[in-house]
Amino acid sequence: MDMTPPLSTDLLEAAQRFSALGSEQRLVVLRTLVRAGQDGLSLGELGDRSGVTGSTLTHHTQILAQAGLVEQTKRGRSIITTAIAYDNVKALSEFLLTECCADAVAPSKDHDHG
Amino acid sequence: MDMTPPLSTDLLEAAQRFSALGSEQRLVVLRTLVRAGQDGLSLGELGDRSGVTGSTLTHHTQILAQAGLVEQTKRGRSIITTAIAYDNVKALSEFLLTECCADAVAPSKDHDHG
DNA sequence: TGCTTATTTCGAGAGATGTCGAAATATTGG
DNA sequence: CCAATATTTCGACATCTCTCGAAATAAGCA
Repeated sequence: MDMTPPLSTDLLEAAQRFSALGSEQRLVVLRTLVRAGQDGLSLGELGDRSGVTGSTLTHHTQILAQAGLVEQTKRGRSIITTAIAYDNVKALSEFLLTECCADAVAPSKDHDHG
Repeated sequence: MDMTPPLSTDLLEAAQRFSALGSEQRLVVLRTLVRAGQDGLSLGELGDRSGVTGSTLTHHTQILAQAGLVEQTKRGRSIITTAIAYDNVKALSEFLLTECCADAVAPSKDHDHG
């Protein structure tokens, strides 16, 4: 019996990205960044606006950055974080939606898969 | 300018939902269910197809159900789990997208960048 | 009733995550 | 170099999550 799950890089990547979004704090941070738009915010500003500060903020922004949801640029003494969530979040939802009903009895077109 | 951390039920709910998607195993399970379509699958079938079984599968499906991503119905001795992710995942991405740039100035304004 | 199947609950251990404070690093300016 | 600012690294702790196996519950059937 094939116990090997059909784990793919896509799947792992998607899970990591969803996981990055799966924290209320990070959602607050990300939403603050999305609201701020393409100019982004320094960590100080971001902390003031979101209520998440210090090393905790660093931690969360790093997770968001790793997930490809924000971008970080150094500007002098400041780190500017910018949301780039727009496309990625959309792609994320499509990732699931495109799989829809592949194994089900198709309503108008049958799908061959053994 | 509201500096209050915008913690809301929506935000918590969204975080929980994203969090539910933030596991490779659950993504495999959910994708299997999405592929299966509206007929759903018993936990036994779901286990065979996804490779996630036993109490672990129960655990994960419960999390998905709690997040509103799947629905569970009892049918005789079996629990039929059905993906209802379509709308919710879409709403989830829109949740973030609709917040876009609310705090930002118009893009006509220039700024120093790199 | 008692047997079989299907799923859940319970208990436990390993590992990941969230949070904090203090020290460390990097940058700018005098 | 020294001081001030901005962010990160580190260490620690509590809490949550994942996973498993075994016992418990629920439904259908002889």
